[in-house]
Amino acid sequence: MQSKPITIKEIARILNISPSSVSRGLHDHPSIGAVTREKIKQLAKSLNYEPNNAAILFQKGKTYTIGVILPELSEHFFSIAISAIEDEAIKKNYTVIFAQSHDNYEQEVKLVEKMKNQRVDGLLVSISKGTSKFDHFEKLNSFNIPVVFFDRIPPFKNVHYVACSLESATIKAVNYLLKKGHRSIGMINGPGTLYASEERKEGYMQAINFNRLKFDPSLVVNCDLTEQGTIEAADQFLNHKRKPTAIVAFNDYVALFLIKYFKKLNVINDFDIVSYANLPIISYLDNSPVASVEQYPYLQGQKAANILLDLIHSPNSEKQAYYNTIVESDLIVNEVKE
Amino acid sequence: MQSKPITIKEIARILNISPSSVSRGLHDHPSIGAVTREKIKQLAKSLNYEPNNAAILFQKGKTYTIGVILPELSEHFFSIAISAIEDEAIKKNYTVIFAQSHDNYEQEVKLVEKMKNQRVDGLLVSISKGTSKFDHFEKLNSFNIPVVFFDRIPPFKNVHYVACSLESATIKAVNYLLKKGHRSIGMINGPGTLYASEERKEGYMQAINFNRLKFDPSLVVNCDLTEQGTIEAADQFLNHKRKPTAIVAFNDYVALFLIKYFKKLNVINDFDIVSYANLPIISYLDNSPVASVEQYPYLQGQKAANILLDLIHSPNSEKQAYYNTIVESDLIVNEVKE
DNA sequence: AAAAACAACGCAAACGTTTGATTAATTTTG
DNA sequence: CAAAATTAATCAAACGTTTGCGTTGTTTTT
Repeated sequence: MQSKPITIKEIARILNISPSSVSRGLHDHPSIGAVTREKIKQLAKSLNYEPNNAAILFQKGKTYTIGVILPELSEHFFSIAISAIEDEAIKKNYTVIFAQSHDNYEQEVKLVEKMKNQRVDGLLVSISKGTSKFDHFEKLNSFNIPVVFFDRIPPFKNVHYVACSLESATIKAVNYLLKKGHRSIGMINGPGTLYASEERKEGYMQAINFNRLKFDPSLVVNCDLTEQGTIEAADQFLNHKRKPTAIVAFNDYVALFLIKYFKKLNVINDFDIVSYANLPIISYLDNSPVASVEQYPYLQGQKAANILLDLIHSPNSEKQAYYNTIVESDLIVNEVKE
Repeated sequence: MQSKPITIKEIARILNISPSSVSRGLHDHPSIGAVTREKIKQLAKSLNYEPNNAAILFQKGKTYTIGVILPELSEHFFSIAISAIEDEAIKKNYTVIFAQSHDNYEQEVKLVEKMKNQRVDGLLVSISKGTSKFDHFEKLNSFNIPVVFFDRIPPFKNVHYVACSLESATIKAVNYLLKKGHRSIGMINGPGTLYASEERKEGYMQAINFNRLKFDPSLVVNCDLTEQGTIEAADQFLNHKRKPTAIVAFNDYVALFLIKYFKKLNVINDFDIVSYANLPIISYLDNSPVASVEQYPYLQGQKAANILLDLIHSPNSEKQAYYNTIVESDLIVNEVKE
């Protein structure tokens, strides 16, 4: 029942010419005469000829495929980012394959391996939380598979990456709160091991110092990002001798837990909260954060994809420099609470 | 600089045996002796041999790849679903490639074409809003590429699909509201052209009839699902001679608009709202819907993927019957508003 | 009129792997 | 001990496309 796909050979047989001529004809090769070329193209069209991609890929050693490895596709940030990546890829006629590390280092290693076996032309990676070794990526160098990291990037510069500066974002956030008159600002930070935590803390300190205030370490508390952890952090602030009037939350989930808890304690109006935008509808909350750091996932995905495609198309010799792209993040101020 | 990948040929040359023996040795073919087999495997391992996937795919005419076409990856529902699909695929050693139709019919047609060219082994599709013709999928039959639709499915049974019964879900929702004592229940439905709208309306009517109430068509209003459209629909209810005390919203976005509007008018407490769960954190709202229809995107993705893999592995002869799988949806009741 | 240039196409190899058919060597069987 | 069966490996073709090189004729140049 199934019609065997039409091949170049088949077309050649029918036209009584050689397969090579058919191939050349379809590609507008100059050494094929105009009449023959048209005959070839017409027949190909009428037979619904479709090039066998697998054969081409095999022959050329290129797959026109880029791989994406990220922690969790269902996280809003990543779903936007990969959506952008696909949009860019399809413009350049590339295909996207992806896989999730589920924030597991071993899984990530396996996936890199798998992507290499799939012979992707390039790889986009947002590393898992558990990743602190990076050998699995270095392997790819010898196979000439370029890698661009995005958002969750390794803590060194000799790789290509696209990311937000959480440091400058945090500066903006803290500055905003200071300008609103707050003098004691708490920060619920993530685990100390995370690079993202460092950046936030650094930004916090810079903003404080820049405004000639004195930095109080006890106002920056680490947190495991769970609801319970958030509550404990909140309690520290509530009992603080200089009780903060504003809080910078590590992300929207933390902000959510925090708001819930403060509402339960009926102290929600004592605080201005600033968060980092992971969730689309957080602004619909009644007591939503007064401002949010927008990290532009679509833009990040877009840039990362374009850089990767650039690298794929540039000859090896030109690959000395590293793309270290910082996407500026913005502080989005929500409508004023009435 | 780049080390040419090790091939079977290379191994054969070193070991002074034929490539076919190497291939068979690596696959534990019985006609290769134990000693030779081990020698082959050892050398392969020590040389870091990786099979050239492109070559295998080409040779076998199988790609071990399944394609996914969906409207918008950034929609929460789909990001969960595809996340499940990938999880299932990777278990069976398949790779996922995907593309977004952006709810555009022409784009969808192109993508189906592209997937066919990529020679995917099977295709999972959630159709775009604009799709009312389905020829582009029938083509795939002749190429023996199975298709499983999920969530957004065509309105006929002679295809494989996995979906929620929005009808029964709506029955549950309306029943719940009736049991709570509501006697006038409004429904903000989607555009009349959508199959999903039909199902909702059908469920609504069934529940009403089943409870021996009389169906008032003016209580079911169509809506373009925008904020403005929602407001207009809401106005109809507010001015209705039998002003409803409960409203079934087409989805969480509509619910969100509705809640916002009702809060502005200060009538939010006059209504119980039920919605369909698209958004994760809607329950964090102060005036969140009293209940939500959970459509289990992860489960749907999982089932769809498994059905597709089944179809891929079953010989053509066995493909008479169609998988029509209904995932039961549940009504999730939120904590009582205090 | 011979030499050079060109146009239009065919030949054949190559990409890496798999697999049906064969062969050669060894072992088992009646 | 010859015939049959088993074991272990090889050969060669095949998958579809691309591409360097070679081969024809035909046309242009000197």
